[in-house]
Amino acid sequence: MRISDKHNKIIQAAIKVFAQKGFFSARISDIAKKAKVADGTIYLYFNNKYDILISIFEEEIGKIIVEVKRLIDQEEDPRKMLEIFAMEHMRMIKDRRNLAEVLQMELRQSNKFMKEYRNTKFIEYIDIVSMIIHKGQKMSIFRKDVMPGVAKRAMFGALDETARLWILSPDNQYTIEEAAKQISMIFLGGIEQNNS
Amino acid sequence: MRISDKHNKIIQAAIKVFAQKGFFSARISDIAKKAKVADGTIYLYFNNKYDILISIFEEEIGKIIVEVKRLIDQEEDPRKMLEIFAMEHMRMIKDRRNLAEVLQMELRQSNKFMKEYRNTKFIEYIDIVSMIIHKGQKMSIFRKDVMPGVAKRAMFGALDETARLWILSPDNQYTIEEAAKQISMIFLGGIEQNNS
Amino acid sequence: MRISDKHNKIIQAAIKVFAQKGFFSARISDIAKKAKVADGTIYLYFNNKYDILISIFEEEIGKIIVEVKRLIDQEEDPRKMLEIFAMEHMRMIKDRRNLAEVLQMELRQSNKFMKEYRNTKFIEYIDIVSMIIHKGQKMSIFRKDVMPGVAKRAMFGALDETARLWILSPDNQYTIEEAAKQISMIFLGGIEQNNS
Amino acid sequence: MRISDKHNKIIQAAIKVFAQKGFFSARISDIAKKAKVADGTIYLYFNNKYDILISIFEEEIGKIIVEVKRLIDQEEDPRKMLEIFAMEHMRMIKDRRNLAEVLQMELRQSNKFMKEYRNTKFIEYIDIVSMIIHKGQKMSIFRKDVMPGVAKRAMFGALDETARLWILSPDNQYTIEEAAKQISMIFLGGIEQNNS
DNA sequence: GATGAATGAGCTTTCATTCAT
DNA sequence: GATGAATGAAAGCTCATTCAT
Repeated sequence: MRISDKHNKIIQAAIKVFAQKGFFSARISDIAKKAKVADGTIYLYFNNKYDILISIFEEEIGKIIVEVKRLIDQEEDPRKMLEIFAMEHMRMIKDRRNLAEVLQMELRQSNKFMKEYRNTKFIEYIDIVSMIIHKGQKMSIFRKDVMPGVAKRAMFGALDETARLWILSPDNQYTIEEAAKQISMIFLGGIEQNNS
Repeated sequence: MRISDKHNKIIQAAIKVFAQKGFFSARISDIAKKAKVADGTIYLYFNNKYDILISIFEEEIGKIIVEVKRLIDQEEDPRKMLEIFAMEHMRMIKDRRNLAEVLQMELRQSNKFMKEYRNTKFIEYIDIVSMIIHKGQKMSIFRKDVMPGVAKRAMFGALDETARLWILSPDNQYTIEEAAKQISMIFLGGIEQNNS
Repeated sequence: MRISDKHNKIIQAAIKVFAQKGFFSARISDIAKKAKVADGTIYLYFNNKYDILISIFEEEIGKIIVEVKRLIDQEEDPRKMLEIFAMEHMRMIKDRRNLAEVLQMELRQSNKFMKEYRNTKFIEYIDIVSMIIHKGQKMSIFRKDVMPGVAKRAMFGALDETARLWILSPDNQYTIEEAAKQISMIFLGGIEQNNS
Repeated sequence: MRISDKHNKIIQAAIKVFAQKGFFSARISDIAKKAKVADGTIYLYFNNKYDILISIFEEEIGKIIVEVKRLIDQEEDPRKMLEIFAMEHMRMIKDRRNLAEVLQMELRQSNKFMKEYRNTKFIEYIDIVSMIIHKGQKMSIFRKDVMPGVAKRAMFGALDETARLWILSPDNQYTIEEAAKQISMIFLGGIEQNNS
């Protein structure tokens, strides 16, 4: 048995339930039912309800980081890298909609009830962007007066907010891939060195 | 006594408590204590806990919209208008930090427990951006291939996420005004018509 | 102003509200609204919610007793007297339906939450029946082996339960006057001296 | 453990508490304490407080109906059957005093807060009387002009009210069995065919 | 006397967590 | 390891009663 079959079954069930009801309104018994285990069993794998949420952050974002980094590392051009990041982020949201909802929602909540929890995985994820920008600046492709610390957040925020609203009303006039392209286009236009 | 002193006292207390604990963890008695009224008094002015949250959205965002629109209407140049929007949004967050936290957090939560509630005020607010972009496109200042519906969300998301993280770690290397400038610079660079 | 206009207005409003909702579910504010006075005004005339109920018993039953006694005293024949009692009881219930509902319901409830309250008015009322029977026994019209203490309760119970169900489903196959006749017929048949 | 020990323990505790305090004044915690379970446990077996009351009606009256019918079915003579009904009703009240109090009280209350609840069990119970009378009329033992629908209610009301007052003041001058005899004597005298 | 806004005690119900089996 | 019945703390909300105006 891998890291335990049940551990994963519970995580996957929790993602669905949290996405549907939100963390606070989700009941342990909902998760247990969806995971087809007894309520008590959950406490053999997690300390408490919060612990499930944190585990979702840690483990699932971890997998995404690895995948995104792998794709980006195959590129040399920072412009392409930024495009890939945008596209992959959006695709992930499309493919793993429930997970995306949990991350988006609870990311904002979490710091309220888990003051102590520093979301290092999330930081690691958006730092991919600042590294790309940094690299572009070194290569004199991106403007030097762009602050990578601001730009990474702006980029992530732009993608995430667009995705959030796309999720809420899926009857949209644009596909999520189009949105990704638009956003990377705007950002690249804004940060590229003007060599004229 | 103005049109209900108490109504406003409760709203202001709720903003503080929601900001500190989050909506779900906030107790009515916390709000009552902070507003210096009895628990029951709250129910003379609001139907229930959710109603307080919704009132915060409606009333407080309403005031901000009016103010931002007033400032923007004094300008003619869409570029300046976008700069003003970015700066005012950030200043509002700086000045009304607690309110900003509530809006940011619960904006993401709300659709989970208030499915029926359509946040028209919020839509009205970000539509300010799409109107600016539309205007700039008409005046051939902004690129025609930028989709206003995507750009408004991207712009808002960029500002909001940057602000969110600035709030969380106020020991930042940049001021919030600098962040506002960076973001409007990037966006303007990305959407301006290239007349070369 | 008589025993106070307001006192009576509140009593009449309370009868309606108690009849509709029952004592516990009735709110003071309901009564105040129906009586067109302020909530606080009620406490100028009554000590508390229970006190209103007790006052209904005392005052309203008091009036009925006086009336029933007056009618009965015009008769000499105990058989007729019993018939009058049955008919008047039923007519009262028909005419003062709300009052009847309150008396019936709360009579059974009251001893639970007002242990100390001895419902002397009610006792006085049903003692009318035992006095009639006693009189009939003295006149050798009614059987001597009938216990007046049992018969009075049986008679009252028979009338009251029949009336209660008649109120609940007014689409009955008999009028309340027919029911009164049936019951006095049965009782008279059962207690009359057999002179054969 | 039989088909849920706890379900029955809670019912029995609730009968005692409702009898003592009345439905509205009874607190869930009172019932829980008397049943020696936690407050929350009650909600594993019942949906809410009303549901406990309804269950008492359904289950406990159900048992009584079965027993009374069994005894009556052993008789042929409608006169005897009526006597048995009266006696058994009174004995039940004596033996299960708390249950009797709950049934009597809440029977009158219930229609106020549970409009939707049709007390079919109770109807079934008093219909035993109308069936007896009907049978007696067919056999030309009882008078044809007696309306079974009125007589059943009158009979039940007479028994129930006499029992109610007997419960309230147990220092009575008659036993409950004597009362039963008196009442069946009066009724039989009143409804028997006069063959003289 | 009259008002009705304000009070705060009190109670039903929920649900994360435990633990005997 | 797995179960799920049982626990009991916790909190939203109601409403009888008070009292400043």
